[in-house]
Amino acid sequence: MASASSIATPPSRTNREAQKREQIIKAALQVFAEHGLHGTPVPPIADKAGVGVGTLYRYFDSKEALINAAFCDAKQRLQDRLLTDLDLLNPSRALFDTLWARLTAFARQEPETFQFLEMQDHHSYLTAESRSCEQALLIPLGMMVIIGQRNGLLSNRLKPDLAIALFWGAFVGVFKAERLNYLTLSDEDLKQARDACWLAMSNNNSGETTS
Amino acid sequence: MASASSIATPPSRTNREAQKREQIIKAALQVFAEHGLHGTPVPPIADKAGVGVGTLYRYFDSKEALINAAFCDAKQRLQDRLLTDLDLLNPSRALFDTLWARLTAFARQEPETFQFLEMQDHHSYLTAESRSCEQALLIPLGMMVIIGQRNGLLSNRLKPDLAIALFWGAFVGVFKAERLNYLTLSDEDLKQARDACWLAMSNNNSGETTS
DNA sequence: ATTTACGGAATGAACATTCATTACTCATTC
DNA sequence: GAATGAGTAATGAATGTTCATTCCGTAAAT
Repeated sequence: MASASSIATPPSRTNREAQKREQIIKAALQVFAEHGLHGTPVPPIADKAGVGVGTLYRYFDSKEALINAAFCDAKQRLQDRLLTDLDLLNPSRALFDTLWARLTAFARQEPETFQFLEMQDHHSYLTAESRSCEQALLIPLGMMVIIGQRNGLLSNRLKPDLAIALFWGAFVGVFKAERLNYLTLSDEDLKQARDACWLAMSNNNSGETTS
Repeated sequence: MASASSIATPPSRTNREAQKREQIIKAALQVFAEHGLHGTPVPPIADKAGVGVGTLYRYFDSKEALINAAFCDAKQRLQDRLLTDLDLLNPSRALFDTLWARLTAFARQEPETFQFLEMQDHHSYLTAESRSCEQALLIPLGMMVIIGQRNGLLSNRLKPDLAIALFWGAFVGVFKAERLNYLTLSDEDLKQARDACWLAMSNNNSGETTS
């Protein structure tokens, strides 16, 4: 058998290509996250990926295509990490905690990816196909909320999309604050934030406001 | 007495200049909000402001200086609208509601300003002075939270900076979702969101998690 | 030996900024 | 109150720079 480094991938041509593609996407993600989409020239991306500019353009038709590829790749990775082996059809407090823990792990382990996904300036670049990547994550989450509301676990006062926006916004806000040094987050802080988010959405039996 | 249009401002030279400055800042804000900071060339800003490019450069040393001016101006306006005549030293549910209502009004009436302030790519451009504009809003809010916690009105489990980040993030998330068409917000929705945020931060007497 | 991949200098377009010119303002003069 | 012109503001074509993309000489793969 061959050396350890080649066990998994006897590098067929297409395989090596796919590998280099990922290399470039990964580099792009990091530089984009740091300098913004319009703000980063292509050459630094090629540098960081360890390839020439010409090579980069062999793998991606344009900067715009690269942005779209990076976006879908990132969204996909986030989706996988959040939803894999998760029983969305049986919402519970424990499920919520798992979701939070996974989200936290993602934001901690791939901060650039997380930041990249939350950047504003995507939407002028994204193709319709890329934009549909969003849905792949949003729909399952929405289902989870709806079921949770039916079960009486979550408050049914918030409409599902609104509940998700609140929750997601709060999470992003907390990590954005840490990134900008308004804040440092201990594990304890993250637990408190998680519980606060739960309180916002859960069916704590306080009376309806009848105003 | 002169005609009505000149009652308030007998346009002295300096006054007219200040007026034009504001014109440019306002235009810049709008174009920046739409296309991002790196993404907008200077000429379109001048166009929208109704001045020549050269003129713009008479009022601002550089694009960067214009960005900083626009940022401080926007932050200032937000701060004024949120805090004017607000008795921060006596937190209450009513005060929270007022704050939410003002924030909502701001996001509705000046959506570009709101969006501009939440854009990510500022921080590479901002001077130390501009960055300190943030503080002017954050410090009073922080005080309010601290007092609210002392009073037993707000949960003292969240540290103040974290509470603000959660609340602000949630608010931004909700309006971002609306802007990106994931959502439409009725007045009723906004009330629900407000109540949910309050639940997250308020001192609802649920037992401490002792895990 | 031929095809395919690579790299980075070369190209043209778009940009931020400047500057020579034109248009205005207004105190002064008649 | 009209005319003047010196000083000031406004302008947008011109400038140098930076960028996205291309292309060709070289290296690797088959």
